[in-house]
Amino acid sequence: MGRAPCCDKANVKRGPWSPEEDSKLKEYIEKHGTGGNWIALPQKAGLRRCGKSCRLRWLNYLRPNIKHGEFSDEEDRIICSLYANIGSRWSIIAAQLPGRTDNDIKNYWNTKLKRKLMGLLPASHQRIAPYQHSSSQNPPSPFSSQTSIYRDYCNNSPYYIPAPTSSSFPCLQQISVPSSNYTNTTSSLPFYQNQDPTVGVSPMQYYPTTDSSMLVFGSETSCSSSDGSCSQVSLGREIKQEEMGFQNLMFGDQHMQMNKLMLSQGNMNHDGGEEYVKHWTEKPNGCVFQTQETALDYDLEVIKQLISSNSSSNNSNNGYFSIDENKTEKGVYYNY
DNA sequence: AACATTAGCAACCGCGAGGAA
DNA sequence: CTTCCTCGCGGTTGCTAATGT
Repeated sequence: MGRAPCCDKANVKRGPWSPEEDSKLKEYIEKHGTGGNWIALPQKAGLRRCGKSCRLRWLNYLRPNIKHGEFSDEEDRIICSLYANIGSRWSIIAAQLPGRTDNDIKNYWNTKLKRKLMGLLPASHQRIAPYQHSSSQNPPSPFSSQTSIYRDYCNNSPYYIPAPTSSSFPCLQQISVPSSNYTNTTSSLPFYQNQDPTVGVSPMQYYPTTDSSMLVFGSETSCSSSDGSCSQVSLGREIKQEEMGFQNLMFGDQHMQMNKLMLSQGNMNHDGGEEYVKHWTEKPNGCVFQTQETALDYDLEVIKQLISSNSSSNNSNNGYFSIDENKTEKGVYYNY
């Protein structure tokens, strides 16, 4: 027995939306909102459409601030970086690109960017194969004293942020957050916020979790996911994007995180951080920036392997990391 | 000019998660 | 506790336009 259809397929219109339907839907939502019920919406709006179809049309096309057209180099870079880090989590990637929807990004990736990366990038942009390690070996910890080089999150996209540890991030200041906003957190754990007004990215906030090895980070950016919810990966049940406006990513163990974060930084090996340290320079404020301005933020080899592994196995587990979605915490934990 | 192929993108589908009843 | 309903996500499909032969 198959799944029950979400609507009566015989009585709903399918296919491309007409301008009349668009304006009906837009008008209705602008006037009444979605009412939290997409299924009932088409009938109320006088549309012979499936609720899911209405939702998709609104989120991908009609809702305000949708950006269409060419992707910028910066957007390419962000997409590639995130794809190398988290795979085809389009909604998460979309959350970092205001105005873009996950569908848009997915299409762009599948039709253009992937091809561009696989075939057109000059050799100078291709990096050495990424660091890999077996489970029996500990990866070099970027948090250790010998590798005190960090990506300058201040000048780069938020997804490259390592967990703030002690004095590593002077531009992070501890902030107070009403504990009632969060579940599963303890009041003794600090919250951090980027206080550097010169940074280009949205203010970042860090949230502790009950597990001290976990770090949650998010940015207060406009909502860009196709679902408009910005809550694809959220910390706790009480964090509703409508209230918080955050997108959150929860990474697991710091070693893994920094290894992934440092993917693009040269030849990472098991014996230390020498290789991947060389392109990074510490700024006076304690932050670190990449010295090769032309360098991309992703490792082409990583992406190529992702692409090929995805096409063969249809599985985003690429050998560098696996995603363990721990449902009890309602967060996504990225683990080695 | 006609047909075939490819690219781009909007829309659909089915599944899993979560909340309400 | 179970069932049902809805939402959101990622993968896939299918239509149209552009390009190639």
